[in-house]
Amino acid sequence: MAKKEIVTIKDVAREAGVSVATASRALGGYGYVSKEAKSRVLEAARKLGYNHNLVAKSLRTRKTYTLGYLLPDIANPFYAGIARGIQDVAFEQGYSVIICNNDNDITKTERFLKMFIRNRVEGIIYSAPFNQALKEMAETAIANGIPVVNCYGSTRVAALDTVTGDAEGGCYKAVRHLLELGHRKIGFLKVRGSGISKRRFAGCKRALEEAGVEIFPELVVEVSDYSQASGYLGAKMLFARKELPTAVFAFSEQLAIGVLKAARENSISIPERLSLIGVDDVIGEVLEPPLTSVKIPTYEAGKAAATLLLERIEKQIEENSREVVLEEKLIVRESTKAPER
Amino acid sequence: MAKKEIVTIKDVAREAGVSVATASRALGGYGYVSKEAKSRVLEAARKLGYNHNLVAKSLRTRKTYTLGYLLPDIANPFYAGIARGIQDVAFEQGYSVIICNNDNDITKTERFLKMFIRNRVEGIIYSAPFNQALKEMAETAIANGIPVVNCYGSTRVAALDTVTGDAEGGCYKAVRHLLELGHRKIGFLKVRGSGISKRRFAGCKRALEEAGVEIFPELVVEVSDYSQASGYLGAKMLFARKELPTAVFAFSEQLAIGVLKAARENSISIPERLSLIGVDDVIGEVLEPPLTSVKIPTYEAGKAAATLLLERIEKQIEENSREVVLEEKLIVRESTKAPER
DNA sequence: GTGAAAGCGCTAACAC
DNA sequence: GTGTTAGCGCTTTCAC
Repeated sequence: MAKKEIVTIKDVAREAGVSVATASRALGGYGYVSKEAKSRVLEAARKLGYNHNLVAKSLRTRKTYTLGYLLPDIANPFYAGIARGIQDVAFEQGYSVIICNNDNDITKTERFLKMFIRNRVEGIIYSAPFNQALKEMAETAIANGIPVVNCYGSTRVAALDTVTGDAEGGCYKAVRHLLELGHRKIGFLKVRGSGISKRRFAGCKRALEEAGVEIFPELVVEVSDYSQASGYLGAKMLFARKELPTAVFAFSEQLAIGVLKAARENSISIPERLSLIGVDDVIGEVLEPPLTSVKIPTYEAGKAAATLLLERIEKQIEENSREVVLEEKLIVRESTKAPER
Repeated sequence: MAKKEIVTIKDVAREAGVSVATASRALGGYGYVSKEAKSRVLEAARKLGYNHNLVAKSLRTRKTYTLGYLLPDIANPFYAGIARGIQDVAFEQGYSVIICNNDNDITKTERFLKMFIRNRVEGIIYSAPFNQALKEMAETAIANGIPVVNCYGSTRVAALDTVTGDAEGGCYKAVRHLLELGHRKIGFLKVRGSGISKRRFAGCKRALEEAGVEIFPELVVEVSDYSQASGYLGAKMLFARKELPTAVFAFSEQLAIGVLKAARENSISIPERLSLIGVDDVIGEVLEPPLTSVKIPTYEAGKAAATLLLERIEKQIEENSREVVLEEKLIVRESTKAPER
């Protein structure tokens, strides 16, 4: 792997018999260059195997065409979907993106922020839940002139451009669906201290109240996080109540999978004896039964976030903090049906 | 967002009352600097809010500490697992990684390669299936002195460092398991033209031959890709045979899910009337029934690939092409049981 | 130990 | 339209 001599713009210029300035203009495709000179330069570049050095260009122009994306874990399909959306619009506009998994850890968050700044990323998107380092990160970035966009991440940070879903509306639809099927005793699995869980529940309440249907406080259980294990635990608690609900609405897909497992263990068949709805809809389709759920449009969210960010970078945006709210659709599958009587 | 003045090493030097050379040495932590000068510099940097400019540093040192990772789609959990592994070891050693989704598309592959080279990534990992552009990409990169590592990607390219799983061994175990349960008529779902599919089948054959069990050619169906749809199709074909197999081994999880669906439609209960084994094991656990499968250690593969690559970058490696073969374990769950008689 | 100065590869005034 | 030249911010001889 003998590193062959790197050919620079100088070499190209010499080969083409022009100055570096002309070569630069020809290669960059701007400024005044005669057709003739341009084609000679391009030909020379091809011949020598020239590769534009973006490091040098960045240093000179102060544009790195690089974005940073901070998320908890790329192996989580929810975030991977967002990442894909971000990358697609970024690449389309000539930007590359550096993805960092913070595992919701403070130290990592700090380290990655520092890395972002040192690498001179031109903007940052985050999808992480709140922690102190995240907040400081956003503030530091802004202070350094690097715009930050929040995409389905914690809202407990500075006023930023934000992309979220209409959690309230999505859940409203889900409960309406249950109501229309005839359910009157609905259990809920929400997450303690989660802002989005709160908004989801608000949507549920609205649907219930509109229909004049009672909320059973003992059927509303709060768990500590959105994991499968928590769903399992929550379901077990629910199943221990005097009276079983006829439907359960779990505020994440993992929670719903936990419910599924618990139900199987207790021989509670879904949807016959219990209807079940989840949120996210990453693998809902392949579950058994296929899960009715509120779909979070992760890919679209990523696209929206990147669009917001690139606008900030390339244009002068006057508004202080913009917000994109994406519709969350209800996907009806086989885990919900009318309750037995 | 008034971009505040960027503080450079010059500012730090002035503030600390030393030359830029000394400041650079102090900040970089190498060369001779007196303790006293060093602490003054560090203090000045802190005070001014100095951020090391890696773009400038890269230009000067020709080290960008950046890696490129080319995969079909980050939203596919299989690749996301690899990506996570790569990132973890990369970040640990101070490298960041740019991830590009080629969707197995030639144009995109070319574009991303060009981007990699222009950004002066120091190494490339790919997990993509073969296409002509990929092959050229690898060759061009190598020619430019950029090492390339193949991680569960096409082997039909130049002799490179490679990470794969012991596909043969994993499948051997799977078939042994079936055999031990008492299965004698086993169906296979493999993919036409896939090198890895061939290796998988070789492992199956070995187990069968060792046990002196016949292979039924009409129960070996070849489909066009690893998708769910193909699994569904393949299963339908299998179910149309004169005699049903008592077990099916599908060479991907998506294929297995397709089989699951087809079986459900035909009221063939799994595992009672048909045992099923898949490969990958990304969501196998939450399927119904939980899927017995050959687990591909994606995270470990990513780590191994990054390790191989960083060794190439940082050390002098004499060997031409190294290979890491990861063990593929069989995870026994509930989709397999003894055949009814 | 420290500083002066050259230069990484490129762009962008500015002069011609 | 084209060339000269001065940096972008940093590291790194080399002399002191």
